[in-house]
Amino acid sequence: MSAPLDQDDAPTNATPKVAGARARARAEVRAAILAAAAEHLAVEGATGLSLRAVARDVGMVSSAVYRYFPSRDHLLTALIIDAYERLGETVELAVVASSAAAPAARWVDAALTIRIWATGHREDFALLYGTPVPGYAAPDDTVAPGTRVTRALAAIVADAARAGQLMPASDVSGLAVDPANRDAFAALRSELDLDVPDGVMLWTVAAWTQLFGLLTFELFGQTRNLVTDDEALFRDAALAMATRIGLAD
Amino acid sequence: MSAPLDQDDAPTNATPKVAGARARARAEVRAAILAAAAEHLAVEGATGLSLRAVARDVGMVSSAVYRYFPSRDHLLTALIIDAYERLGETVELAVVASSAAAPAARWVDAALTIRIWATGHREDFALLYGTPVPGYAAPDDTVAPGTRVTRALAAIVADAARAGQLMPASDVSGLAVDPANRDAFAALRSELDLDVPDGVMLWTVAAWTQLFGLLTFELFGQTRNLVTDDEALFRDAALAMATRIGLAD
DNA sequence: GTCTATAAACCGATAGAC
DNA sequence: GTCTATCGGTTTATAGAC
Repeated sequence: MSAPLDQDDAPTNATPKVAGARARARAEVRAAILAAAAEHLAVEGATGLSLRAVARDVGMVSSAVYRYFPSRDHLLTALIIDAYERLGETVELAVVASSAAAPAARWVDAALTIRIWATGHREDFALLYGTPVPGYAAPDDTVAPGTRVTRALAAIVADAARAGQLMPASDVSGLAVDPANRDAFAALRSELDLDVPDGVMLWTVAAWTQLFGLLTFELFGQTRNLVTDDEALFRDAALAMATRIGLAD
Repeated sequence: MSAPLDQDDAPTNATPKVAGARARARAEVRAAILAAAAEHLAVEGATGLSLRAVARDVGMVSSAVYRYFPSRDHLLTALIIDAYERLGETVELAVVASSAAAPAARWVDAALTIRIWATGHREDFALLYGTPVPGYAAPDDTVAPGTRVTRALAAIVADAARAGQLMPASDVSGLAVDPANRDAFAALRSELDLDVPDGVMLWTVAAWTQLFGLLTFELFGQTRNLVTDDEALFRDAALAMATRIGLAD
C-alpha cells in the first residue's frame, strides 16, 4: 500500500494546469471515483460499498465526493449503468464481427464472449445479475442499458430468420405458448424484430436464461466439484440450445 | 415509524419463562434467534445481517447471543443449512408424492414446487443462490444439504430411465460431451444413479440451470416487463426441457 | 447464561470556513 | 470544490458483575 495522496494523481495523462479546463478535470475526477468504487465492489460487494472508503482510496475527503455523486445510491446507479454498457458493447462488437459466420457459431461465440466478460468481471456480473442491493431500487435509467445484451443475442436469431438460416424442428415451431403470455410475446417479437414462431421465441428466452443461469451457478459456486471444465460445459450447453432454437451451423 | 422498544416484542407467542429445563430452553432460544435472523434477512439481506439487531428483535442483548453462535458467520451458516434443508425436503416430498405420475408431469411439478418455495422465500433463495456474501466462505457443512434439491430432480430422470419411460430424441442420446468433462459426467452418473447417455445428462444439467436461471431472473428483477405471467413462462419452459430430456408424458 | 458497560472501529450526510 | 469538524447512528466483540 502506498501512502494516501492529497494531490493530483494522474499517472498516464499530464496533469492539466489546475486553473484550466474545469470541465475536463471534473470528468477525470468523476472517472477516478468510479474506478475506485469498482475496485471496492470486488472486495466488499455492492451492499458494502461505502462513499467514505471510496473517497479515501481516491485521495479525497468524503464530503468532497458529494459534489460528484449526491448520494451513495447515485454512485451505485452510475456503476450499474457503466457495467451494463461495457458488457453490452462487448457483446455487440462480437455479434457484429461474426456476422458472416453461421448462426449457431455466432450464438456460441456471443455466449462465450459473455462468459469471458463475466469471469473477468465477477463483481460487475454480481452487481448486474446477482442479488439486488437491499434498500436500493434501480432507477429506470438502468433498464435501457440492461437490454443491450439481450438485444444483441436476439439479433443473431433475427438475422438467421431473415437469411433463411433458421430451421426449427417441427416440435419447436409448433410449440404453443401459454395464452397468458401471448400478448407479451407479440410485443417482444416486434420490439426485437424477431419474426419467428412462438416456440422459437420460447426457446430463445430459455436459452437466454440458460446462459445466465449457468454463469450464476459457476460464479457463485453452485457447481462446486460438479464438472471439470466449466467453459466446456458452457460451450456444450450453448451449442445445444442454439441448434434447438434452429440456428443453422 | 414507531418509537423504538426496549422491552419484549413478542406479538404471536407468549414470552417463555426463562427458567426450567435448560436444554429445551436452549434449543428454543436457538430457534428463536434463527427465526429472528431469517426475518432480518428479508429486509437487509445476508450482508447486512447483524447479530445485534437480531438480539434486539429476540429480546436479548447482543453479548448473550454469542453463547449460541460464536460469530456472525456461524449464524449465517446455520441459516444457509436450514434453508437448504427446508427447500430440499419440500422438493423431495413433492417428488415422492408424484411417483405414480408421468415423468414429464413429475418434472414440471417439482419445478413448480421449487418456484413456489422460491417466491415465498425470496430472501432464502437469495441466500442460497444469489451473490455470495463478501468475506464469508461457506463451510463444507453446507454442500451436502445443498445437493438435496439436485438429487431430487435427478431422481425423476433416474426413475424414468428405470421404468423405460425415458425416450430421448436421437439427436439427444447421441450428443457428444466435451472430453474434458467426460470423467466428471461419469462420476455424476454413478453418484446420482443416473444410467443415461451423456446427451441426456447434458440436457438434465441444462434444465437444472435453466430452472434456477429463470427464477433468478424473475426474483432479481431481470425480467421486468418482459412477460405477463412469470409462472406460465416457467411452466412452459420446464415442460419444454422435460420433453427435451426425453421424459415421457 | 444474562446483564451493563465499553473499546474501537465504521457509516451517510451536513454545516460552514476558505 | 475541497477542507475540517461534527451529528447521530451503526457494527463486532470483549470484560466483568451477578
